[in-house]
Amino acid sequence: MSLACATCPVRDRAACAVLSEAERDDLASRGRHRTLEPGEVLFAAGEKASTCATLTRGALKVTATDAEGRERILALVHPAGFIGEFFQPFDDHEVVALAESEVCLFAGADIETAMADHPALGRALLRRAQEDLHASRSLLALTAKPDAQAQIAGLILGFAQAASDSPCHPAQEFDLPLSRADCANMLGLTIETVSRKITALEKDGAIRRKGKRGIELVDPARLALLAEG
Amino acid sequence: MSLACATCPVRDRAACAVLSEAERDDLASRGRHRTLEPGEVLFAAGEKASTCATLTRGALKVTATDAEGRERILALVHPAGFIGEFFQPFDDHEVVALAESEVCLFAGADIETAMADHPALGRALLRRAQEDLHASRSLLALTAKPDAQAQIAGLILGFAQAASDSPCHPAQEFDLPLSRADCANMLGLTIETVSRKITALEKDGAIRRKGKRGIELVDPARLALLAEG
DNA sequence: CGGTGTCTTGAAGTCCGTCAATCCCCGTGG
DNA sequence: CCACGGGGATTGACGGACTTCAAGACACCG
Repeated sequence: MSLACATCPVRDRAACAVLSEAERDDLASRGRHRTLEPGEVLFAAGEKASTCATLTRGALKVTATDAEGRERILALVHPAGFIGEFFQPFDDHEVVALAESEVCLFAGADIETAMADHPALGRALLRRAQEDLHASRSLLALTAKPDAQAQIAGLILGFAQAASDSPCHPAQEFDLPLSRADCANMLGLTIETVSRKITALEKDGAIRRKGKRGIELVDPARLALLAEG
Repeated sequence: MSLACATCPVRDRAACAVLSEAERDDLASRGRHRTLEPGEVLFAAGEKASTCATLTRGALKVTATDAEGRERILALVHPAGFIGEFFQPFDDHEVVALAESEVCLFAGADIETAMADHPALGRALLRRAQEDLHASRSLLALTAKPDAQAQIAGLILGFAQAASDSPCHPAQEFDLPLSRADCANMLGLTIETVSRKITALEKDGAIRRKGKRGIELVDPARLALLAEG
């Protein structure tokens, strides 16, 4: 399936946005589109094919699985996010859809030639890589919190920010993008601890649960305070 | 102090290596050199000045400090490593020398113009950013290990790899680049736990301690086994 | 209505953190 | 030369937090 950049929901925010229309169409002619169901694998571990992807809709998780089968979430990918490591394509990470998602796929070589032809693309990808690096380090800092309560509070705050339209204020009511199991895998905790701490936050009056995934921020300031540990 | 690229120990590996001699001299004329003593701060938290640096000798750590003053190490920087985030220079991280170090400093704007003039520089920085991202995720995966023993074992293995000349085989005997406190801050553990687990590894016969920082890999296979948890 | 998957809740055990004492190495100075 | 002192590292005892194991609640879907 060929690409329809004209109707792409992230055409202004994705890395391709820096290309001219002609350049983008040229790249698009060599890319293809794919739809993913929740839980479907985009890139499996161990495959060294250097394929790249831009997420146009939905959400992905990047995970590593150790010898005992324990999975750890290394990163979340939001729309306009880019996946792909040209230089060392030996990847032991797995990329899985969290929700129904759509991606544009490109061969690594095509991206590389496009970068060579259009330096702005290289800059855009550098920017994305630095943002990913920042996100990765933020997650590292989050897992450094001494107690699980603070980690959960920080995670919920982060999701509230991400769910909000405005970059500064968190959304007041939103759905967690992750199951309890995924939350646990993100922080290195167990499902039970995540569940317990969320109920503890509710008893504290910081949040209120709305169904399984829904969260209402009753007292964001208190939540931020708890996130400090 | 101006730069002496001709004698730079990382002139072939740093990002500047992709520049021609003339281009590099041009950039060098706008950069400056600095020597850091162990513990000296290169970039403090909160300063939004977008300065960039290439490490030519020694080692640095990138840390975040939370509200209670607990420090967490987010990354280590080795020679030829690059520090600097052009696009979102609001940085709450701190960069500190672990050993006596030397860096080349550049204004972010100078790097940006150099990137615009020499696309290869953008590619080189993209590559470094992706490597940093990979390292950050590796650290994330390391902290995901269920017990402290596995984390310490993995950390020691990582240092053994880094200390080795060959990329595939770990060094058989080397010095830990970090104090116990820094090891603890890297994994989110306490000094005491780090110390206990290292002695446990020694009792297991996997390693042997040589003074405070020295480590000899007696049984690398066993160490790798323990690192799996 | 039963089945399945997700989430919650409970009780017991283990590991790590905390607090504290001690040791070791080194540099300083009497 | 030895005593002293300081920083880093080690070791021990204790308590608390999370994990583990297990059961139960809830929603969704056949």
